Amino acid sequence: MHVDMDAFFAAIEQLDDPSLDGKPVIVGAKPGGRGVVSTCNYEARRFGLHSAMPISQASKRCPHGVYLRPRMKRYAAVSKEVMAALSTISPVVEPVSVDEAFVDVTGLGALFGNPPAIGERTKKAVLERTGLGCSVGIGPNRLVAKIASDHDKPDGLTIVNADEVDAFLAPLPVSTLRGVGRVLGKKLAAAGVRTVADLRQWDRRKLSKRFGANTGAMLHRQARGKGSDAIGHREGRKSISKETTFDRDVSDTEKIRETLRSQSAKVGRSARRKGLHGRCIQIKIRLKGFETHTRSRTIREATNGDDEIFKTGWELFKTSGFASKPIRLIGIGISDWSSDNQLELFPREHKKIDDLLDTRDRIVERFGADVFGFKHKKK
DNA sequence: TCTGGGGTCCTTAATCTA
DNA sequence: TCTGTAGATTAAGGACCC
Repeated sequence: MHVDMDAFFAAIEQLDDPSLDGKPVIVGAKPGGRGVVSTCNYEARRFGLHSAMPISQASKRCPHGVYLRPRMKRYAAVSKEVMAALSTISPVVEPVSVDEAFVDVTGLGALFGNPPAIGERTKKAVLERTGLGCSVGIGPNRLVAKIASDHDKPDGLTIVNADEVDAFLAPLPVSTLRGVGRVLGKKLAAAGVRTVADLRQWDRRKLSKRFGANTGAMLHRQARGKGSDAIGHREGRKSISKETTFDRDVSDTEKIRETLRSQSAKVGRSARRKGLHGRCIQIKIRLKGFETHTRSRTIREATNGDDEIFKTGWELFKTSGFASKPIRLIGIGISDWSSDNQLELFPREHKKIDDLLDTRDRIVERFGADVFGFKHKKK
């Protein structure tokens, strides 16, 4: 089962301020500035607004809307409540982002009834706990469940049984599939592929030849509704970064330096809080016309210190060849965690291993190494 | 025309190295 | 010891997702 909150950020703002009821609510960049719509409610969507639309366009189409900056901490707190509500349905909940999650409901029939009953129960649990609506999709695997939850928004519930998968997917545009965005969508259109049914006409070899081996295999699998049904833990994050788009392009090098310094401090603090030390420092530079470049360096000793992150980033910027141009965006990030920290990425597993080793030691202490049937060597 | 911020993953090319 | 190469690693760019 895939659960997707409806207009999550905007819905929370309406929850917290009932006077917004019935008005178009847009969460995102400041109107008049540079930025995009993050989320808007359905009243705003009636004016053609949607996520990722430039805020300048949005405020033209919907000048009387209520424009709010995101309050991520609040959304994260509500997200926790949503996940807690889902945990009352099944112990196996895998959050995908702040506003969606996969839930393993395999074998829950005896407890809750058929899939529609499970879906209704889930929606009720979320609504009662948070006051928010969501859309739910249930299918034989993650791919189908995710597409199903998106099929009837908002407040939808779509069940796709295994024998219905082909018919369900066939009429959908290929852009519904994961990994098919603007670029691949255009290539597919050029090949005459608009719907999943069109895609299904192509065999794997033909797809691989035209779109590359990986992309071809991916398209072939998805067109047939095949996907993983494993739901569980996600690995820790692989990078931490901060970036800033200036209201107007910046030529003052000192201002770039200051920005990089404060970003480095934020990245460092975030890494330290998670106990991570990274070896690769990367900066991102965006110029006029959205021209974007990155520079990265792998350092000898993993770090999470503000100064070292900044120092490396500033070096990269100065030697980038773009330092004298007007800068639209500057950003810095860290990745490539040192292996010591790999264990910290999996705290539960780490603890389990430690517990097992402790248990083994106690057994050996009491009964001698021979109980294991082999000569015990010191850990 | 205008395009945020936080991410992940893939591709390619150049080097390094077992 | 020399040589050729498969496989890592590093770096840069880009597509895509929420």
